[in-house]
Amino acid sequence: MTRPSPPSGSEKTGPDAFALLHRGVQRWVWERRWTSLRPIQEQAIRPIIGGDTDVLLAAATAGGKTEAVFLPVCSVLARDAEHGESTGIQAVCLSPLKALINDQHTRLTDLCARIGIPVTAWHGDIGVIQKDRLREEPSGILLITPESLEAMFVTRGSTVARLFADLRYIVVDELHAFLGTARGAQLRSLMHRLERAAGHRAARIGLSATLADLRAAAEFLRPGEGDRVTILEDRGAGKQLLLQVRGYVADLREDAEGGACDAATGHLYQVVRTGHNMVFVNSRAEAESCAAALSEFAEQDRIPNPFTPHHGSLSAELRAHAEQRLKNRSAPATIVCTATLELGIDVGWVDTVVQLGTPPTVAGLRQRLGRSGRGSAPAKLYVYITEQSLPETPVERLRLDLVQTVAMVELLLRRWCEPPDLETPHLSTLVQQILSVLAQHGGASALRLYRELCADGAFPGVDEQTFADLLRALGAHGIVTQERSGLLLPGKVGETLLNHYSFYSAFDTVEEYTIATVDGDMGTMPISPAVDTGALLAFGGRSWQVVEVKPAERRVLVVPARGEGVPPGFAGVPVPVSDGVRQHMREVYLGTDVPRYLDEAAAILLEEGRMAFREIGLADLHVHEYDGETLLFPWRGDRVVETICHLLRWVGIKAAHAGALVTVPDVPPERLRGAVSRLVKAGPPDPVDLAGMVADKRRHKYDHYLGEELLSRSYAAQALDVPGAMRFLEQLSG
DNA sequence: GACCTGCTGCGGCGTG
Repeated sequence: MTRPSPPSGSEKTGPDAFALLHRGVQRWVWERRWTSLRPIQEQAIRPIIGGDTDVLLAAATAGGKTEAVFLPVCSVLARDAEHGESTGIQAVCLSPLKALINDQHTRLTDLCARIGIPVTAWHGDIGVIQKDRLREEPSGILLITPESLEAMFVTRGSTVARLFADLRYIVVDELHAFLGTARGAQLRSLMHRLERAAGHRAARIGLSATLADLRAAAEFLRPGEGDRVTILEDRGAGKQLLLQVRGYVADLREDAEGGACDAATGHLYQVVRTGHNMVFVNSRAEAESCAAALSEFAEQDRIPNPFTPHHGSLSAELRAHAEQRLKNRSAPATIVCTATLELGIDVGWVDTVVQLGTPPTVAGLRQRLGRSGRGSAPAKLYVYITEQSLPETPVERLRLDLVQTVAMVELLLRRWCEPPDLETPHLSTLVQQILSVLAQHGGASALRLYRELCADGAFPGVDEQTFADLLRALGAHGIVTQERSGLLLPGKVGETLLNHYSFYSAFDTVEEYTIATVDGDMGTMPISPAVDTGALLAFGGRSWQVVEVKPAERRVLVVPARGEGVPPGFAGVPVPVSDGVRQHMREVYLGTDVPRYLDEAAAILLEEGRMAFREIGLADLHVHEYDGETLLFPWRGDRVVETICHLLRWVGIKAAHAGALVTVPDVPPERLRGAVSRLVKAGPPDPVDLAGMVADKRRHKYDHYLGEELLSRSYAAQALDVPGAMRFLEQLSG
């Protein structure tokens, strides 16, 4: 047998990067019959094998990132094993999804078995036998969720130092999914605590989708030293994109009778009835109703139904089944999904990606688009936007959804995406981490807590004074208690929190009913709004009748039914629209060119929106009176719009946030201008004072233990943008 | 209108 020649090197890395890999790893590559490594895989070898720098690796989904990291990591581990140097877990890979851990475990097992490195998958669905095995003989690679690692610190804190004594690498998969979130703050703290327990630094390696600001992501990966992180980016070969935004009109007013989406659905059905496709929708209810509507078309056509819904309230089994149908190439399959399938769960390439309605974020749209375009085939994306027929109000005439979509597509084409908020300290998550460290060590002094959590940068921006205030608030709520010696311990309430498994996650969820059939559980639905016996539900792509509601057991029993069901009333909070998108919307209104990717109807809608924009006079003014209300158009992100509302309430004006605009009832523009002028003259209130006026400031899991003062400070930092709001109000008054 | 993610230890019961 002739071996393929080793993959050749690029100029950047030198010809011998491949030669640095362990021969067992090289052999594995040859056996795969890879003719060459991808550029990013080759570039990653030297810095990762060196082990003395952190690395951020950015490439599109399925860009070979996993191998880019683990070929060199495994090479180092294999060499250690040969020299008999390892006595613990040497690489931890933190991943946001159990499904990703399972995927990765399968992919790594073969390579690692070849070179004798154990790989352990560890999350809530993994049995205790595998976990015990690793605890007894810690070595190799550990694939784990942040929550499971948190549990390890809490329940077996005294063993952590031994398990990770030889830690060399901390890998974070899908790093972008953590940026600017509570879970991200937890992850960062866990990385820091791992290194402290090990007694030395580990090389941190982040895997990410291509992002607008990789330096910011690097700073997240290694706080305070982001500029020393090695950044490797594979922007792809500039894959060709076939894109169409399609416009539709329908009566969307609340009392209107459907018929609306039928025209769009009819076209959609023709696009996705064959092949393998993904239809992204913006809510779980829509995933159900859209899958049902498409299925009805299939039934009329007498073809096997290729449509399956996929969202976070469906059971893991139903979701896995839907993913399997999409992966299976022998029959057409189209999945109708929410953001569940944005991350890198392996479903293979799809022919066409569809976005139904305005995309929630540009970053998400890019991720969704990345699912399409097998090999050298172009990526194909359809966006469907439905606007109000016979528009009357300014909001309807402005065609805001279509214009927002155009703005977002333009920004996508310019490679822009929403910057995550990485500056604001997450006090709710700090509460969790304080309790976790106390459990880990069996108590700690305030100084030790501060050093372990804040001083070295896992919670940048929390100064000693703030930390002391926080500890006092936690003492007042029974979260922590202090002994005479000064030693801090979990308090009564803190113990209760620690003793329940829900403690391990940094994010909060509400209690739900389980939807149960005789064949097993299908998923979950909210307890409120209440559901009655006899109701017809649309769930998992089928209709069901509720036969019994058992509130005590939190279960709803259903049986298959005929007829059209209604999706459960899923609750949710809106995804905020960022500043960049709203500012660009204004540019789109002011522009005159009609993008070629708009179909005829969408082009007409854009023209109508621009005409309304001019007629209302929004090119120069940001204020308009309609039907007894004064409307403000800041063209700024939701955070600024919300702050404008708070500032107006501050001076006694009732203002409401309605999407892109602020509505002020019963105050004519002139009076509003007068009030705004006085506010501008007097100067803005302190953001913390302004936050103090807000009724419900709780946004995160442990916010209600912060106390009023810290909660206001936290809210002011996270939810308000007073300078941004003042800039608009100054414009308005001047 | 309105996403997503995660989870331990132990007691009780049935079976071989």
